[in-house]
Amino acid sequence: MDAYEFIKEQIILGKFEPGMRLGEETLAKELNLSRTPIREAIKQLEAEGLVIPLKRGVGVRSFTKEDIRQIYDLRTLLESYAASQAAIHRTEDDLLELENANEQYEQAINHAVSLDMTGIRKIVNVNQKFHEAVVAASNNNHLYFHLSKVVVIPIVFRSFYWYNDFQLQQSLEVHKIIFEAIKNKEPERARIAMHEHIFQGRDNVLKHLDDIEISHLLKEEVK
Amino acid sequence: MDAYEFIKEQIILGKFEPGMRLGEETLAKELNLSRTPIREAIKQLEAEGLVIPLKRGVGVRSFTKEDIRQIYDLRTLLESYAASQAAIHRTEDDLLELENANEQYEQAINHAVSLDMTGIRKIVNVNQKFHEAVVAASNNNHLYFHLSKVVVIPIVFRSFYWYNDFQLQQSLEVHKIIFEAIKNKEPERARIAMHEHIFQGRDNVLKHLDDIEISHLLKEEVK
DNA sequence: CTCACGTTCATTGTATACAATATCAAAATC
DNA sequence: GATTTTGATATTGTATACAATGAACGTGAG
Repeated sequence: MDAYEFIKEQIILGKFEPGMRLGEETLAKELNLSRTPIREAIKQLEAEGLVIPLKRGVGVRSFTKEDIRQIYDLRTLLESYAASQAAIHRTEDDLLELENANEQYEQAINHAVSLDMTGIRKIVNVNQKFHEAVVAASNNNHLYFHLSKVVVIPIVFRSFYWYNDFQLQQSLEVHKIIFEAIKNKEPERARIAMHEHIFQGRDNVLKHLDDIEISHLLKEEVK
Repeated sequence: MDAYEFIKEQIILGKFEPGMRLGEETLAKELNLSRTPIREAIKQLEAEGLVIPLKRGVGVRSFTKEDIRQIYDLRTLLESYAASQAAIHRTEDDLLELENANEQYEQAINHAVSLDMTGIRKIVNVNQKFHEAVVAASNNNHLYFHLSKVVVIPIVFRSFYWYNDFQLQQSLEVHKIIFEAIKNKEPERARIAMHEHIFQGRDNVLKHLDDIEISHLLKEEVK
């Protein structure tokens, strides 16, 4: 398995926790590789900002609430722009991709009522598929390139744990609205709908981070 | 010297031309290093999109006119947002940085009337310093991080060759307007001024790329 | 008990050797 | 003459060995 993909996945899934040191020798043994390819993988992850210098080597970057806010604001800016551009430049093929992604999203939501690990992963994947399809339809490859590095943070993955059934249904509805706006070539409507959509995700995540903080404080008090 | 910095600089300055293959052994000899650190540098540059796979290894990425358009559009979006945020969040220290950058810009423009290589480099540096100061004042580190990877392309450096004295003076005036808007906490004015400013840069670059294209076509005809 | 210093040791940084393979070119086939 | 095959060669991919260095810990002085 590719070292870069592996380490990245472990970080996103939270298996490698924030602040955890990534020793080259340890990773090399775990992946049955020498240190050379490990070092190259780490250099890439460092360029993406997923790991940062720690002690002499690197460790998994931890994101503060302020980081999350900034990242979501950036994502809002980029994706709402992508949506408006998509409404201008979209082809028929783009529309098929978007519709397909939403159908899969609908299935994933209704199928995975239990919201277990595999169900969540499925939802995360097809949700991502829709958002990627919007960016792909925007006709700006560089936007796609940069956005792919903005979105991939552990917290985005985990955020779907915190969605209830109603919120998932609602998010599907917004996806459909965005799709319609792109289909009907209404850039402003697409932009605003996407803007609102991501802001809702942002608020949800930030609210739950507050809850976690509070529950941690309560635990401290018990001690 | 650090391999990453060296290769990056060569690409930005145009010493390593687009499409040129970057052989590990060659670079290693040139920098008196082994292949190991060279490979790591290349992996980083690849993650940033400055080099792309070519044959078995990598080569300097070449940017089409469409790429340039997309990159400038992205930069416009991000920097005009940065300007509006800067007008909200700027501190007194930020204002000092901005003012200082503009003073240096003014000096560089008036000093380097000849527009030789060192004069251009000076102008590029202080111009960048102003734009970075705006982003720094926006209070969004992630914006700063991503923007630093959007802007650094060879063409941006070269674009200053194509500015005449009047255009340089004009660009200084716009910098001052942006500064005033940020100082007076007028987000919308800052946003629009920055938007227009970068769009002018964009049009300038694209126009000159057309000229180059035409002159190349003429050369072909002569042959 | 606290802090400064120095030694030890784990870990990264770099070089080199070897293995794997894509590229290029020449020869063979159609 | 065009196309495919095949082999030589240059170049990357990986492993390993050694050098450099900084973090951790113990020791001793204040």
